[in-house]
Amino acid sequence: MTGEPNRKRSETRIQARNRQAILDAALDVFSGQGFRGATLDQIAEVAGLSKPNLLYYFPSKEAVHAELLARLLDNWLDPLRALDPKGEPKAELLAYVRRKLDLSRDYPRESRLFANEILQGAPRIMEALSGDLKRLVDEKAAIIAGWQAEGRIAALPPHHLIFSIWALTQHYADFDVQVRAVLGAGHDPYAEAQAFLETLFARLLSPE
Amino acid sequence: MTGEPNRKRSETRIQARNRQAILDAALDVFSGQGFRGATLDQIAEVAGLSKPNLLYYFPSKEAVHAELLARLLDNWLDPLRALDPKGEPKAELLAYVRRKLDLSRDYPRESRLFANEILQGAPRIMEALSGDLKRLVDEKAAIIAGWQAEGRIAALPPHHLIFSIWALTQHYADFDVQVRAVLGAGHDPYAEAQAFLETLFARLLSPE
DNA sequence: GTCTATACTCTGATAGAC
DNA sequence: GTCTATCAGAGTATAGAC
Repeated sequence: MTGEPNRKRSETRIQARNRQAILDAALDVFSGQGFRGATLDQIAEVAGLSKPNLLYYFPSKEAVHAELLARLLDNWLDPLRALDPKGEPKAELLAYVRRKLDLSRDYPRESRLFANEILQGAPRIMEALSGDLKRLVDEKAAIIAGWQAEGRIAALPPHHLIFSIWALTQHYADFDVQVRAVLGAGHDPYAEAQAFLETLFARLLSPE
Repeated sequence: MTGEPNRKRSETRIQARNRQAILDAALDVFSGQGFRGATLDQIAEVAGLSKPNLLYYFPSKEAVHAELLARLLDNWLDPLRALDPKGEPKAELLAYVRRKLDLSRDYPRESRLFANEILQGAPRIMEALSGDLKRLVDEKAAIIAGWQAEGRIAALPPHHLIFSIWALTQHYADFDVQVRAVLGAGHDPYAEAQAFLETLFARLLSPE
């Protein structure tokens, strides 16, 4: 049993490095081609390994994909978790928008991997959506509703307000090629988006 | 040459019906699985034909997909084209939002087909994006900028304003499973979205 | 731990009978 | 025009040498 690479203990530095290289390469390929569109050959080549060697570290293509999704879900909701009920409502929500847009800018591959999964009906993460995700959103929506009841921000359906933040920020990662094609050269989509979205939500949330 | 099914002339009713059944089935499968994820077997089964028979009507899998994309692009921009420079600015833009959301509700498969294509880098439609689409958006953005210069709607970067309409309306088609998972039962996402987006853009566009 | 060789399955496409 | 049979290639995964 010694030398089994999937053991969490006793992982050499090389093994950890290779596993990371595989996951990084797989993120590249899966996010660009979808699960079925990606091949182990492509992933192995990007990772700089042979295909059998890749399969020494992960038992199957599915396993690589599952590992990526698990890590993604683990981090993806942090910005929403950080929404603080004790903070100033508008500032809290604007900070959330900003953190979410930063994620799109800094981790566009993760965003596209997630989008691919949802587009295809979320077969592998449906449970997480209607479980952890729904619970978290319901909780934060209640906080927003509380702020609205106090008249501190505009009254808008909290769930859809959260959807709008997701849609607007993720659009810049998921539809990046379209955004750039339409804007043409000489633009910095994320910088412009940041200014635009800040204005948008500032206007939207101001109580009458 | 007689009987060649791809000829536009001399297409029997059965041929037209089969071609349509194939395209409809292909839309189902491509939009749900992506290009690589879809198989001709699946498409043929949904269409109620054998695989070789499908390939009698279309020369290849690629050809079916290309035909779908061509039809899609042809119709997808109609709502934006309808934006009338002579109309009342806010009403025109709200009508655009509504038409676009109607498209998401009535043609979600088309929306997901398009999203799949963009997500994967738009290899087959990049030309259309930076050509026809960019031209149309630039033209309409100029109209919006004109309205803003006259102080009739709020001053916001027109291109990003258009992106925000796309992002918000398409989200309800492309991320449908997530929206429903988070909302839970007893909701009508599109009806709620329509009210929400109308409020959102009404507030956003009002001149100070 | 990593490689070469290969087994086996799936899938796009074709041939040819009817 | 439609079907059965089949080919050729790609792709996942395994065996086994080193």
